[in-house]
Amino acid sequence: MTRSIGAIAQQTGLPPDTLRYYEKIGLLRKVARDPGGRRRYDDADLSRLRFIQRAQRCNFSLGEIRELLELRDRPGPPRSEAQRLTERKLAEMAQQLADLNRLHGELQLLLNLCRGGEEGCPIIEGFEAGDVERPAR
Amino acid sequence: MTRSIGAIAQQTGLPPDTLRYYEKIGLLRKVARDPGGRRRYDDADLSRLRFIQRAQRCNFSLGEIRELLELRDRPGPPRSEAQRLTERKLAEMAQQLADLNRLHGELQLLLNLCRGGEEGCPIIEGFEAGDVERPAR
DNA sequence: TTACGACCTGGAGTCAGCTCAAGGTCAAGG
DNA sequence: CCTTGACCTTGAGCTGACTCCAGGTCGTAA
Repeated sequence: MTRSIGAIAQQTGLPPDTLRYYEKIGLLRKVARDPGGRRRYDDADLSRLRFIQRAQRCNFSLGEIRELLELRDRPGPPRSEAQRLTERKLAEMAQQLADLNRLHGELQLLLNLCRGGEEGCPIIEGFEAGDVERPAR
Repeated sequence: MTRSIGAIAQQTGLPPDTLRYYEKIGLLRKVARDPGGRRRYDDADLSRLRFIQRAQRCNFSLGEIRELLELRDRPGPPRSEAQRLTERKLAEMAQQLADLNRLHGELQLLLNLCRGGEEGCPIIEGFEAGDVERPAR
């Protein structure tokens, strides 16, 4: 059973333009066509799209997702490669979390000072004075 | 005391192109020129640039920083506006933190499964099966 | 037959935040 | 006088992930 681009757009929530875009950049390799040249998506395509959507929700970029899809396509257990990618992504996210956490704390501090009354504006002054530290980057 | 664009680039770590860019988009309003037309940065410019850099490290976009700078420029305590901006940013960051945390947990789970031996690849399969949840977004 | 809606293509535009390239000017040093 | 190096301007290019547009085609229905 195959579906038109419109039907797939409905099912996935991805606009037709995005579906064509995914195909163009090779995430979806050549989708089958009907005699009139319109795209017909089969179950494998749908499954691939679902995969893309889930991986994207886990903060993988389209480039990384392409790598994962290649692993998925290759026969045999891809295991270690996928692990490597995931470990890298986890490390990245841990770093982001740490940075974000620290910044959040600093900003919260500034805001609390600000609410504490007194003169001036600790937020503005904080950025002027430099008591806000730089990230590890 | 004023400095050339090269000197300011040294002091701030921002490349000359970026300094000219900041001026172009109005973060730095017209920088003074010498008789030959070259930019001369004064202490106020430097302080402004430091402000920009610190706010940027706190995840404010250049657009938001422009708002903060306008507040800073206006006489009188800007307080409540800066508070509002900061509260919004804090809320945004809290949301990002929550999302990132959840994703990190899910990915870690997948990776642990993966290291546990057995058949197949839980990472790949996780994205296929859909046990990874969607963000609140 | 004609209209309509869904689809097709290629290519351009969007956002942020730079970054670079080409071609011109200017001041100081040898 | 000539070269070098820092600077100037305008305008284009980059990344990622779309998003939109114009103009053309296809299939079905009235």
